[in-house]
Amino acid sequence: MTVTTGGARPRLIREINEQVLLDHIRRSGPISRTELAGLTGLSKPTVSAALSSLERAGLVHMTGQRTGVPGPAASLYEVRPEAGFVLGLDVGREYLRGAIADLAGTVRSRRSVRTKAGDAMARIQELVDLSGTLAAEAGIETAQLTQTVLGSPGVYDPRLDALTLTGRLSGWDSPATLAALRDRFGPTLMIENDVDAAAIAERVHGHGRDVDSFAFVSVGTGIGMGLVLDGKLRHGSHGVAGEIGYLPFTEGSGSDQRDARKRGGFDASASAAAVVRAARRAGVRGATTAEKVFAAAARGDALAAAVVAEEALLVAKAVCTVITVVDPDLVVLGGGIGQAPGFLEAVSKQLRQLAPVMPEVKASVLGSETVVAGCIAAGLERAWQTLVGNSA
Amino acid sequence: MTVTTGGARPRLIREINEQVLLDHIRRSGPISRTELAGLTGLSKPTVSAALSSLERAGLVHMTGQRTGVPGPAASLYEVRPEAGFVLGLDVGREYLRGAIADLAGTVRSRRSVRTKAGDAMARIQELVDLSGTLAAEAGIETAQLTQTVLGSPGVYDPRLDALTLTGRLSGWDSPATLAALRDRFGPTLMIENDVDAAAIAERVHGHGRDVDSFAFVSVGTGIGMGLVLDGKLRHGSHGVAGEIGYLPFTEGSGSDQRDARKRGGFDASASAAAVVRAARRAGVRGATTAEKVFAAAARGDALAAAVVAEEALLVAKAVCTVITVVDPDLVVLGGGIGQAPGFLEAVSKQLRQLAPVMPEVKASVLGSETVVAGCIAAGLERAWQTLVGNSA
DNA sequence: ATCGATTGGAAACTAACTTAACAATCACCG
DNA sequence: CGGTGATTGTTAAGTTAGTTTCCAATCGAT
Repeated sequence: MTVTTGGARPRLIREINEQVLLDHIRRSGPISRTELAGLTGLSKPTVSAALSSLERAGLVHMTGQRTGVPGPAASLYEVRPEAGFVLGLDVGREYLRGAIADLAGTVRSRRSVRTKAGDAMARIQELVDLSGTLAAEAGIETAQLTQTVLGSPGVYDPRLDALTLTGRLSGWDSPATLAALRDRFGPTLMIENDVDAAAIAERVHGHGRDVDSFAFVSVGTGIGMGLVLDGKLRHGSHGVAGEIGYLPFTEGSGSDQRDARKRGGFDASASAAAVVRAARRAGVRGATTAEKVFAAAARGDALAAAVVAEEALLVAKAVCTVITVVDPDLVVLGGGIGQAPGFLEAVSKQLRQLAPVMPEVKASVLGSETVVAGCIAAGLERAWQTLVGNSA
Repeated sequence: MTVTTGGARPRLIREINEQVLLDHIRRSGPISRTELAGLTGLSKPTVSAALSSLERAGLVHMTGQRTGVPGPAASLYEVRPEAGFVLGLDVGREYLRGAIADLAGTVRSRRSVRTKAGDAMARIQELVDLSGTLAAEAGIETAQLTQTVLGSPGVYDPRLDALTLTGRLSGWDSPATLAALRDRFGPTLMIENDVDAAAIAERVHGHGRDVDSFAFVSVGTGIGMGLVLDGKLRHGSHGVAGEIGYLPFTEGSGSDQRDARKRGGFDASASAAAVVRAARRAGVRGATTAEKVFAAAARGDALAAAVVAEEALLVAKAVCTVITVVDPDLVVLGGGIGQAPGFLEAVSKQLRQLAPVMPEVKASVLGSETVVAGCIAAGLERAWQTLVGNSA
């Protein structure tokens, strides 16, 4: 399966160079022609030519002069923020969150609302309303959105063109939902698994910045993983890469058979609900939420601490599984349980007993806006690709 | 982690085109300039120019004329087989196997010997002897070897520059072994995990030919996996990607605690030795080898059948694990147990109960020469890269 | 006020590909 | 058995891109 594309024509070289220049401009902010020439190794005339081509296409613009050094003031170029806008949406069970960013990555509006929707169609309407509000606050028309990315539970299967395994979001897996989303948000809509979106955020803003491959393991209400291999998010052939809720672990004391069928064995054994079940079975008092169980353990409740230790062992087994299969540079723990104080250490300790090698293991430092941030990041990447492709 | 290379110069385009042409020539065998122009979309003069460049570099040559159609006889070009030679070696506990192939992929010599070596150094000497014999039979000097690939148990960790987890091959993990191998085989030596090599063979010659991503799961004396994602073998950050022997499964009835520590929990539960242990515990008569247990099950021995069913469940769990983590297009079962009659069906049946999606699952059809074939294939790929890189 | 560094662009040259035209060749057919 | 048409590969001219070299204009510093 080696890539045997057609041959390369001179045109290709221009496209590559414009892409490379754009990448540098995005990363370095306002930058002069001469600096770009130095960074890329291209000659000044070439940089100038490519830059005017990009300027004609509306992707960059001159933004000022830099003086202070001998010689003429250098013209500084930067990405033209208004060249496009990206909408990121995060649909959860309780909250809808969203943000609009310009192509420079600056967030123009951000908003988070509690959902009241009972069914999928109502939820979609709420998303549409949220988008409208966000666009108004950002001062743009929805038609100006170059890319819309929806972070959602469940996976998008490219073979079946369907959303599946949407778990706790009732009615969300249904051809009608997908059709309605496409209808309302247009052809620029991209659907990304919510945990995958969080992994992208982690790659751009979090611990994943300086490694090539890492696994973002989210443990909370549900369990999932986003896998970045060689800098690229892996979706898998059916979109289920990272759905570690379906790991065939059934030994957890909190396991529930009905859950196991629907959301996978590991999810049933280790999600927040399973922690509560296990705590009750162990006789922990006031075990109404996973948070309280963790708090009790932190206070010194031995029964609760045992439940937490058991949970850490389960998560360590999952992480060990990931290591033996893909061996990432780094594992990032996220989600309500994954980011709980002390949990990282508990998991690391267990993991050292299990895994053939120890990767770096860190807890995520990103918060509730992670999924939206990841959607924005994914949208920006895609938007830049399409814009450069079209302009060239 | 976006790739921000330097800019592209005209030179690049030439390199790309020569690489593309070479790929087509390798795949299609003797082929004319005009056909190449059609396949690549390049113009005839360009193809001619690139071809003479490749010919000057000694990588291709004219091999004949094709006539029978109107017009002048078309000159056919093919890869010059003598442009380089690749040595593939497979070091196992009982056998050493090896082969030498020319750059066209034709095997010039092949040989397999029983090893008598007691320690690592003796084993290396046997490998050197085998290489000498193979070179003599192929009619070349060992100095003509462009690439040597050694398929070996254990993993090569690029960070530590060390061989580790060599399992059943005593003394093989030791800096001295690696140093001696490098000394004897020179700088062109590449070390590849044996199961990874088998996966490469599967990609080139077996079921992996027409998919982008697949997992080759080998179950036999030991347990391992080779993972091909987007056409590329994944080694992992520490080289342990695919070491599914270390999956944290401990429920198997054949599990042995000492084994679990050394070779991983899953290996201790599901390797051939574990099958024998489980069969004995179950009271199967004459259970001296895994093969006999499988044969007894095939004959209708209910106790043996139960052991086989348990083994199938364990393997199905491992495969399910792989699916939830990377979601490949295809899973290929290999190894003595993996390729046993009926085992594929047993695993598939269990897997349908566990996995969130079903990939294709097939049994390998390759035989004992698989690892050597994979080494040759890996070496050919590498050799072509270096040759093209140097010539350009 | 001059000097030296720096910027950006213009001119000339090189590398590669494309199109178009052409000479040479060969099967086929009347 | 010679003409016809298809096919091959080369040559020539033109296009796209990038590089090197040189130069005028500018600005801080001495």
